[in-house]
Amino acid sequence: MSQAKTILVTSALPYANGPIHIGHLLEYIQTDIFVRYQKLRGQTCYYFCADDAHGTPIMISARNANISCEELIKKYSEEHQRDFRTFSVAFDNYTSTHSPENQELVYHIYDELKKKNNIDSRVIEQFYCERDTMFLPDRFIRGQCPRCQAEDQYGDVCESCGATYHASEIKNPACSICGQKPVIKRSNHFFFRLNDYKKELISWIEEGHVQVEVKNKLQEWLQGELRDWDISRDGPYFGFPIPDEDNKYFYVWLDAPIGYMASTIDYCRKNNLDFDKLWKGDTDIYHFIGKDIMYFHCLFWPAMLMGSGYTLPKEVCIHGFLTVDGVKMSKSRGTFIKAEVFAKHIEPEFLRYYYASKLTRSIDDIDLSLEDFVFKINADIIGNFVNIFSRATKLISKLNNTLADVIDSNDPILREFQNANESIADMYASRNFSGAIRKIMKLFSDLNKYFNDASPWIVIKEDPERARQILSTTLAAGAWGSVFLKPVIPGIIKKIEDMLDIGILTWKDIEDDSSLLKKLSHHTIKDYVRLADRIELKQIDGMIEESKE
RNA sequence: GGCGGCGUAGCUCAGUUGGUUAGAGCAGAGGAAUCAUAAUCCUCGUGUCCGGGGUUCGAAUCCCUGCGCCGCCA
Repeated sequence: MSQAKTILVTSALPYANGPIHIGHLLEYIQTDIFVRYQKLRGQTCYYFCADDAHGTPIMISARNANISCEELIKKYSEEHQRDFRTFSVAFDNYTSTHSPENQELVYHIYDELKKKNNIDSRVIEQFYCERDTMFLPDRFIRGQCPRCQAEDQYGDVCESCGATYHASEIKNPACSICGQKPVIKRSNHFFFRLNDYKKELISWIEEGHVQVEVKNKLQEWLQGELRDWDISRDGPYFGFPIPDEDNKYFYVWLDAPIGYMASTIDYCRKNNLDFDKLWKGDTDIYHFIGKDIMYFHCLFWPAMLMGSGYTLPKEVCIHGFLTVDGVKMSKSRGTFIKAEVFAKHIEPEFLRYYYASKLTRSIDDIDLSLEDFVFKINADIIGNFVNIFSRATKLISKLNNTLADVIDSNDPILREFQNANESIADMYASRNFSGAIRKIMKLFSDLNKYFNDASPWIVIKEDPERARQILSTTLAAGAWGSVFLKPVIPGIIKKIEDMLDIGILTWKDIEDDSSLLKKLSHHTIKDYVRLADRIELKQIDGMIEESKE
C-alpha cells in the first residue's frame, strides 16, 4: 500500500512584507494536511518552505519604516513562523530566500541556463524616477488608464475597466512613491528564453502533472510562442546581484522558487542528508500554490529545472482563492482576517477542519461562510465527534475506566470503520479532503446511533460487563476514527491520545492486524478531558470587529 | 476584447466514463431519549440541476447559444 518513494512538499513562499491572513492559511493548511497524512502513513515526507524576501515592495517598505531590508524580513519571518505554529502548520524546515544557500543555487542554475544558451540580453526602456533614483516596476507607476481614462491606475492594469497595457501607454504617469513624473531610461536586461523549452513543457503538461482545468489554461499559453522572461532588475534592488554585472540584480521571481531547494539544502546540512538525492533523484515533488501563480510554477519553474537538470514536480497542486461570505476578503467589512486575530478569538483547528471540509482537487474559490462555519463546527466537531467521547468516557468512569478484556473486531460498527480505511486514504492522497471529512462524519454519526441503540447508560444498571463491552467498542471506534481525523485536527487528537493513554496513534494502528484493538483491550484510560468548546456567534462578531479598518 | 473556469434545495456543497422516482450536511418543523459541551436518536425535501436550442432510447452530466459571477492576459 505505501510507496517507498520519498515525498517532498512545498507551499508557496509567503512574501515578507505583510502578515499571514486566513487566505494564506487556506494553502498552508491544505498542504499541511496532505503532509501529515503522508507521515501518518509512515511515508518519508518533507515539508519545506521559506519567506520570499526580495523585491521592490520589500525595499520600499523597509525604507518607509526606516529600517534595513534585513531587519524587515527578519521581523516578518518570525511573525510568519509564529502564525504557522499557531495553526499547526508543521514545516520540516523554514528558511528565507535571502540566504547564502539560495544565492549559491541561483548562481548555479543561472550558469546552467547560460551554458545551454537560454539567456539573452538586450536593452529595454523603462520608467525611471530621478528623485528616488530607481527604475519603477509597473506597480509603482500610477496614471490615467489609456482606455477608460480612469485616474490613479497601476502601470500595467486598470482596476476600473480591466484593461491591460504597457506602462509606456499610460497617461500622465507618476511615481507612486514620490509623485514625481518619471523619465524613460534605457537599460540592459537579461532574458530567459522560455520558448527554448516549449516542446518539453507541452509534453510535461500532457503527462498530467496538473489538474485538467489548469491544463486547459496552460494550453492556451502554449499554443503561441512563449515570450522571453525578463529575469533582471536594475539597482537599487533588494536581491542577489547578477555576477559580473554592474548594479544588476536577479528578479525576485527567479530566486523565489529556487528557495524551495535552498530550504532543502539547509535541512540536508542540519540532518546530514544528500541534497542531490532529493532534487536529482527519484523524489515525488509536490508544489502547492494558488491559481494566481500558476504561470510561474507550470512554465518558468519547470523550464528552469529542465535546463539545470533537476527533478521536475510530480504534481503542481493548485487551489482557488478564499472568499468570505461569498465575496473577496475586505478590510472594510472586517473579513480581511489576520491569522493572529483569528486565533485570538477562535480555536485555530476549527479553521483547519472547515477548510478541510471544503477542499477538493478543484481550483474553484473556497467560501468561508461565517454562519455555516459556526454551525458546521458545532454540529460536526462538538455534537458528533467530541460528544461521543464525552458520552463514553464519562460512563466508563463508573467502571474503573477499564475497557473490556476482548474487543470484538467483528462488531458491525467496528467493521464499518475498518472498511473505510482504504477509501479515506485514497481521498487524502488525492486531496479530496472534503470527501474524506464527509465519510468520517458519517462514521461518527453512525457511532452515535450505535450508542443510542445500545443504550449503555441503561444497561450499566443491570449488566455492567455488557455495558463495559459497549463502551469499549464505542471508544475503540472513536480512536479508530481519530486516526482518520489526525491530519486535520492534530491538537484535538493529541488530547484524545492522552486521555485514552495509548501513545501516538498512526495509520499502522488501524491496518490489518488491528493493533489498536489489542492495545485497547483490558486497558485503563484516564478521566475525560474537555476536547474542544463550541463556538458562539459573538466570537465571530468580535473577530470581525477587530479586523475592521 | 480574447481565453479558461464556475452557475445543483433557505445556506454550504457531493454528483464517478450520460442510465432507473437528483443526493449529503447545516438551518427549519414535530416526536423520542436524558449517558453527553441543550449535545444524541427518529420522522418530514414536488428543487424549471442559470435560461433557450440540439445530439441521444435516455442529459445536471455531451454540443451550440444567451445571461450572470470569478480568474488570467506573462
